[in-house]
Amino acid sequence: MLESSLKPPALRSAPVTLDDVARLAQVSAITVSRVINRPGMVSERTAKRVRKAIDKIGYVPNLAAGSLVSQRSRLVIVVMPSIANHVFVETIRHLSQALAKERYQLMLCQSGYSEQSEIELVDTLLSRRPDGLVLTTALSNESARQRLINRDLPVVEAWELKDQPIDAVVGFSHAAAGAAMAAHMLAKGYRRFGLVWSNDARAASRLHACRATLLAAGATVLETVLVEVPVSVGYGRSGLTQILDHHSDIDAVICSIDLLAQGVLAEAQARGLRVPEQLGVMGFGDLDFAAHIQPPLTTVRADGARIGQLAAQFLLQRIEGRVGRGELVEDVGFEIVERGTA
Amino acid sequence: MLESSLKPPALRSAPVTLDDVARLAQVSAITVSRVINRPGMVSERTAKRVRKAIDKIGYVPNLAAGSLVSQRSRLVIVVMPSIANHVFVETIRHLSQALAKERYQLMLCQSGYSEQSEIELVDTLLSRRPDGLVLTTALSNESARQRLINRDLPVVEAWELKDQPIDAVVGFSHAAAGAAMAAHMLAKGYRRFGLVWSNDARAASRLHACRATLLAAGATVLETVLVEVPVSVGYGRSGLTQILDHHSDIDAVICSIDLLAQGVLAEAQARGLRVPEQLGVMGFGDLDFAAHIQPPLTTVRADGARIGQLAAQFLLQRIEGRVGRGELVEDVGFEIVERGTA
DNA sequence: CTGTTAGCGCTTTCAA
DNA sequence: TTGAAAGCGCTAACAG
Repeated sequence: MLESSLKPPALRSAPVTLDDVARLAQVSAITVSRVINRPGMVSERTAKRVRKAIDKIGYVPNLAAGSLVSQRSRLVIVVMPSIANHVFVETIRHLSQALAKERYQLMLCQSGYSEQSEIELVDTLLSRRPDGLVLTTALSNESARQRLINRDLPVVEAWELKDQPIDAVVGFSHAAAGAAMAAHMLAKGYRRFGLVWSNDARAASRLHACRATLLAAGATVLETVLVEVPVSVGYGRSGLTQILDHHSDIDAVICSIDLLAQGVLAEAQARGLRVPEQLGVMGFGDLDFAAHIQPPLTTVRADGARIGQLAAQFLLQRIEGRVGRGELVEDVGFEIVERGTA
Repeated sequence: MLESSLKPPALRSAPVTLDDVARLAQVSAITVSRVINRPGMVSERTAKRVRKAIDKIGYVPNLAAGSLVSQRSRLVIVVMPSIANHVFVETIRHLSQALAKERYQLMLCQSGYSEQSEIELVDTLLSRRPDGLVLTTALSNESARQRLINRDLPVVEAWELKDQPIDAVVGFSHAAAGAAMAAHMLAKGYRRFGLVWSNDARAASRLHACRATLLAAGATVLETVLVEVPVSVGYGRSGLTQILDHHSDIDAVICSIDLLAQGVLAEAQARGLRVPEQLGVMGFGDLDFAAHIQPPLTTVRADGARIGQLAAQFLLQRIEGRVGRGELVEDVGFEIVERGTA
């Protein structure tokens, strides 16, 4: 029996169950369950005895079993492109704190590195039977979206307002943001633009509106460099290099994200270009460092904390059935933060 | 019946089960299960019929039910202080990819913002019955550690080598890293130090070794500024300000992390201090921007990708029972990256 | 290759 | 305030 020398995972350890606690405390299983989940329903005397038993044998509830019968997992899954994506940090933080208060647990998933299709992703998520979903990354596949709608699962799409939301939405118009970026640069007098942009769907909405606004005002877009996600500072540097190789006469660079702007600034500095006089630079996101680099970065800020709080609030309302699907929509707006680079 | 007008979450939608698929495909439930989990065991003809039925009614397995009976959740929980902590990005990415290949799903948890105790945190994690745990943040509470050991749950502690690991470990000695940082600065001729440091346990190991090495060499540590986590660039700026207020004669600042060093650099630049001549600066982590700021930052690099790959490998070996608890230890080391700031 | 039976650990429902 | 019975959706173990 060679096989039996391999300890199968199932036998890892003698699992302590609710029944073990019940036996020890001399009550029925359901009473133990109530001590844990509805403390008010049990007399203090019994409850104390049960708690003592729980501590003594180190019982930890099995949520898989509980979810199976109660049809509530107390699990909320959050999908983000990658944890490297700093704009979502405050959103996730507030979301997580607000949900924890209501005893929901967050499961963070990165969608960006996986090769699976959106449908596979959605199925993977659904297989855990979450009570709700927060998507910080848009689902482009229609049948993936439909799968969520069919289940009537509470979903909050965060960071971007959409015309046909799956369910609740909290964010702002990326097209409006892109247009506002262009308008700011135009107002500052820049006319000959290079664009360094992340190659992802949401950034694309900003890009199109930004370009359109620039062109409509009679300005020129000499080159648009698309860089792969996840982006890094290095891409910003090489982006500017590439643009200058072809067009030494640009007077401004607009970037899809502050990280790229930081790279552009570094390269400009290395080449001795004066910012903002010879070259205007604008980013997006108002990341932590933006105010501290030299010159401080002109950028766009959205209130990530508020998005997180509202996302939590919306999700709870939907989970508790207080509002119907698609009834919750909030535009949190954004603001241009003018600093030293444009 | 006012209550009944509130749609209870349980009735959200008619859930499709394995039995529904079985009925439609005219096979038994277990055959459907096998098509999904052990495709090799079913004839292609039957499998095809089953797959068609699955697609037709949009069946998604309920992992809670499966886990309950199989005692395997195919879930790995990763604990990190906060997703803002950039040093872990590559580790999580590689971990996630390697585990996904073996059909394990990652659940990312942030420990840093929660007010719950370590014991509560561990219980929360255990209640999901993960097949394994990856801790990028050290558990200081002994009974929290003991709880994991008692269950014989596969655990990998990542990013720091420990004397008494819970189970497997992959990382490097933070004390050695701290000492190496000090040694580098001493070799560069700096003697009067200010330290700007994150107030967390792991950084503390580096701090103690760094200070000890500095002092042993006869150098002076004029001030140590401890800043709260999560750290930001701004703390680096105010840290340098605070040190200079008391000690205008420092000649170097060592930071617990590149973000703080970036702030120190920004403040030094604002004050017209020449780096590295008048002020040497050293960071830790070799974050994305480190090579691109001006002057490029001298720092310490650990191979986060390798840590992630090894963590995945170790975890899988432990889950499959191929090795026992505590048998897997790997020191991945670190390296000093000398650039322009010291 | 396919099916039958039993039961994972818990909470719902109903009754006392 | 407590308990008994039933069963959530699935897979292990065995049988055919």
